Amino acid sequence: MELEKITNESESGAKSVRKRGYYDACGMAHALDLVGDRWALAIVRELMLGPRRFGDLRADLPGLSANVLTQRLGDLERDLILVRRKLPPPAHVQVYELTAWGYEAEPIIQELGRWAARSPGHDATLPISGVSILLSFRTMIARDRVGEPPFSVGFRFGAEEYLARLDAAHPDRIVVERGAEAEGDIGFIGAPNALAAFIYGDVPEEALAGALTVRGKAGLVARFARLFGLPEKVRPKE
Amino acid sequence: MELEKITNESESGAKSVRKRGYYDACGMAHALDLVGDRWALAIVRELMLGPRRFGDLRADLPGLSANVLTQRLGDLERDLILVRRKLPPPAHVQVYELTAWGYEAEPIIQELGRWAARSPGHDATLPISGVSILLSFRTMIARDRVGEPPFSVGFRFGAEEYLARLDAAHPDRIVVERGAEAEGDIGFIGAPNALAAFIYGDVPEEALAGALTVRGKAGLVARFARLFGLPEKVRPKE
DNA sequence: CGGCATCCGGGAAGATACTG
DNA sequence: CAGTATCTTCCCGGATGCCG
Repeated sequence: MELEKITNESESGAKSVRKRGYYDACGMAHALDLVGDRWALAIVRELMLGPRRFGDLRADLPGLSANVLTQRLGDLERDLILVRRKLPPPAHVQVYELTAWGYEAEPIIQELGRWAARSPGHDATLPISGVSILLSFRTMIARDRVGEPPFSVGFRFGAEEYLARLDAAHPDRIVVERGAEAEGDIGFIGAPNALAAFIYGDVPEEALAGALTVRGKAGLVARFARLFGLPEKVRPKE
Repeated sequence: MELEKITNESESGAKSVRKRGYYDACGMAHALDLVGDRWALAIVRELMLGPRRFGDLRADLPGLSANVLTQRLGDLERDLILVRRKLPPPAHVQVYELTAWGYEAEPIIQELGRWAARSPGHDATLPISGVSILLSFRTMIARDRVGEPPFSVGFRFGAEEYLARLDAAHPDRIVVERGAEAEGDIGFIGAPNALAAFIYGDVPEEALAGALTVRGKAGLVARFARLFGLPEKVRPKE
């Protein structure tokens, strides 16, 4: 939410006015004051796997215009959810990075996703970003089925690379970092949507030829794919 | 989100257009299409402890105007998050009630609240509804400290009554139902804000005389109050 | 190109008044 | 009490342009 101060010079004093806040002590209401504006939570989502640049965010959030992105980044920075950082030379580009508290918003995103996956209106064939599909793995993984031994999975979506490590001994069962796709015991290269179709839509690998390349032992690929599933949809006449 | 169809009679055909959706397969994005509109999630929150009437919702959501409430209720009904029900005669008043899936949204509200409670901008002295404070108990309870034996706590906020049962053996540790305040082993009667000050603000009972009446054994009241606490705030220079 | 300001059109939210 | 109608305000999204 805005919560910006507006100087009101009708007299002598500058009166400050809060705009469109919920003005409610309920924690949920305050959360919406912080990330309830359109696109705000989607921006946090895109930063959830590490810092990114202005242009990266624009590219993965189609429909979000530059001026709104600028405004949201400013609001989120003011509210301590993210910080602007300048990478050291020679890169010296500006990136946006969640604060420790910003990263703590992941359960919000997970619960929203878990709940909405049951909606009859949820269409898994729509466009999806690389970060989103990886976060969905962290949400939807069957934690009790990870099994032994640990293994790693590489992902490459265009120029974006990730490496996920699956380990039944780790509390989250799955840890994702940027880069090092090639180090994975298995690997997926292609569009995030094709990966979603393969993992969640049970579309066979052959049907995705061209859109998705799968690398590594077939047994391990199958073991990975079996870890994920979508919940039952709500029936329209309940 | 709206997602309403708009007939566009510029020619002969009626073209339908979706408005302001995220158009994203990410579950979180779809969740925001469902409950991302202003006030939508707050309405769901107010229904989380059972069905309520139009006027009840208005009363507990100050700032929400009637036309917006009408629109949100319509959207939420269309999306199967709630249903309109007519109570049987002689009451035969209309109430709004969450569907089973609607009730499943509680973890979303809990995670939002848990996260926002750490915000430096969170002001627990703002107005709060009875439902909100009871939901906050369900969110913030220290589950490993409920202890034995089970007991029950009554609440009365004006004409609104609730009974909460605390039982270490129950998976949620705390179950809330409407009515029967007097059945509680202990009871709180007064404004939700005064209760919040007592439980979360550690304001002593005496300082709240007039705003909050506490009934029952002091030991049990203390045992109840010790179950709750707010998380550490984020420090502005992190 | 990245970041940000500005103008503008459309549409959602807010306030108020009105009706059954 | 439960909504509907109307008017206003302002947020969102697109386009353009400035500056580093």
